[in-house]
Amino acid sequence: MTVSRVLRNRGDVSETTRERVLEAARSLGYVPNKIAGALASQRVNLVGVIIPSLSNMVFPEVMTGISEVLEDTGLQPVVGVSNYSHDREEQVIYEMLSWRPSGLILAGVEHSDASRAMLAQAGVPIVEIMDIDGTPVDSAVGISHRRAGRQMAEAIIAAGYRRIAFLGTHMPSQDTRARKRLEGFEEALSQVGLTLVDREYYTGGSSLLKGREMTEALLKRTPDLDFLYYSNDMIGAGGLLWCLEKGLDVPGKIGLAGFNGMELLDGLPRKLATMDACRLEIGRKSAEIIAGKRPSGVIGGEVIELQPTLQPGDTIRRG
Amino acid sequence: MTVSRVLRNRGDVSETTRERVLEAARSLGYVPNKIAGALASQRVNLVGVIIPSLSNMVFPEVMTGISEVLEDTGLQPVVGVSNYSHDREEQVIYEMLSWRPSGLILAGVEHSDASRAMLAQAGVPIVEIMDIDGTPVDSAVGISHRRAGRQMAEAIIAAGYRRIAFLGTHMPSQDTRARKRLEGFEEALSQVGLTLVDREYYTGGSSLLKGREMTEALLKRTPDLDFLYYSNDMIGAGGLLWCLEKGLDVPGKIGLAGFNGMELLDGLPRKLATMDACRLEIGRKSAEIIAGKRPSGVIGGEVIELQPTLQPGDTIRRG
DNA sequence: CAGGAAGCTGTTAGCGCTATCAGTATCAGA
DNA sequence: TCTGATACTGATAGCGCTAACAGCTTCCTG
Repeated sequence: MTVSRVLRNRGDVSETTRERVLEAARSLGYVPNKIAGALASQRVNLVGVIIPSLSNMVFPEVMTGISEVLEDTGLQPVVGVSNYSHDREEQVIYEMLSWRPSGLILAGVEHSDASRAMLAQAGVPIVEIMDIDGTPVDSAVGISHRRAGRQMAEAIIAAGYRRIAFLGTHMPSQDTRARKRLEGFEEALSQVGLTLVDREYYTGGSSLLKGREMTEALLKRTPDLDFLYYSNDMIGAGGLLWCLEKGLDVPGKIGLAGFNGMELLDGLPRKLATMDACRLEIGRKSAEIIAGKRPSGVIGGEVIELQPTLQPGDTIRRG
Repeated sequence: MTVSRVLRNRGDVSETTRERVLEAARSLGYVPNKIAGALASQRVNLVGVIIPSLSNMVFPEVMTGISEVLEDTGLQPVVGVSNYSHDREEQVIYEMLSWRPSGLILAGVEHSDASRAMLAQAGVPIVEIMDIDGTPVDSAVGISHRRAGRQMAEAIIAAGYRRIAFLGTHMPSQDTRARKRLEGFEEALSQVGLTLVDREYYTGGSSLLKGREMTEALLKRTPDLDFLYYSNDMIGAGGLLWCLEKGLDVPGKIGLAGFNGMELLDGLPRKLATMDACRLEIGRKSAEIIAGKRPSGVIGGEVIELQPTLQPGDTIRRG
């Protein structure tokens, strides 16, 4: 018992005893068994984080925000990957909950019924992140992707572009957030009597090369476009490089825009218009909710909507 | 007891009982407590993976390889991040081992003494990845970064470049692998009587922008360089974009090379010379060792050296 | 000097599972 | 008929820790 107290820095132990215990632990290479500790104390210092993909570049930054805040709370993030599959997500949720974590952070507000049921039953804080267009199980931190899409469309229309095309992932059912952005985008177009002139879909991961190829294919098919709206910055950057190489007049003859506010864009020959997704802030706020550190003092059921800012860069005509 | 059997699919249970148990579990939203299960069975289906950073782009691909192999073994990867700090790494190792995982995969072969002691004591398979220039605690999978640096230098020398500079991270003590590459690189240079003409260091994360800035600063200071060796592809790509914009003759007047074989490079206007670090394969092989699925049948203490291949791209003069 | 607080150490009883073994029922084969 | 195998279910005893409390000593306060 005294050993337990020393190793957890809890309760009063005399200095001499503490020294002796630590020395013994060191010399034996003793590592306490957290499994037993967790079972006895009913406390687990882990926070599950479920994201669709590690390679997306979006999530590392969210993780950074989370780690930053959890750092001095004694909580540890544990990452699970769902590969954009609801079934896989369900399994990961089950797996994580069976370890009784102190909280769960997961991307998106769309889940299978079974997942929602498990989350609702879990009895620990649940934070759904990235997206707030929907009904969260408990808390949520994110932006409205629908609104983000609309806002971008309005900026594009205001700049005078009219023959607009969309380039994005082919699985609108899977990357729900990209789909919502597109919905908002088309909504805003139709309000001024416009529709998308063309669209180009792809499957698999996003890459510069993919962006180039899609752009080339699209412009070959429909040469008289004056704006290309990409579902993310990576393919947008590829498209931009392609346009510049072909000597197209950007943003005079043709404008471009992506989404995410990726650091990558800062190094490109010209800065792609984009919209920052507040990733760091989303990570921070979600961790605060789990750690019970919200300044508001609210516990559970909080929905925090962040406002993405439009970064017009050099690929949309200015006023 | 019968419930336990049903939920774990172990032992004989009559079909009717099984149905009843599953139905009850479903309707109660019951999620078994793995903590108790693990304590009782002394088995934990988790594999700890400790990497220096999530934003490095190198590690997501390693993770992909790991997940792929663990997929059908019932084992689950759990990610920890050390931020290139040995102290932090030590904490993460301690934390992970205290959960008694089925194995541990960690980047690099350099660790604090305390870390090495813990790993040696752990009693589970340990795989050190990425780097094999050193003495692993147990198994290791990776490439020789020293050799990789040497190989690149030889290719550069063979192409006739003589006034060579290095651009890389400022903390040679932290990113040990970059340092080893540089050591191998300089070794090969000195064998033909050359030394680095100049070098430029930076701190913080790698980005295209950083690559541009460093390249500009370096060439301003030492204009007559004919080769720039970057410690990674991201800053190399930034440098390449800068050189192309300035209208420099690449690879005629000046050559460039990076390291990693990043997908990003495929979309650039010109393809940067690089060396692929076998990341996917490293992930796969390390997971195989943990899962005990090595075709060799060897258990523990295996060192697998992979051979990185030089990809000359378009930024080294061809013979 | 009583009374109580504070400092320290130890005892006991679980936490929610699983390993192991015991027990019952059924059935084939000798 | 009995034997032994097979199918199934249940009882018991931990896994390695911590919460809660008990007990002792010391020290302070009035």
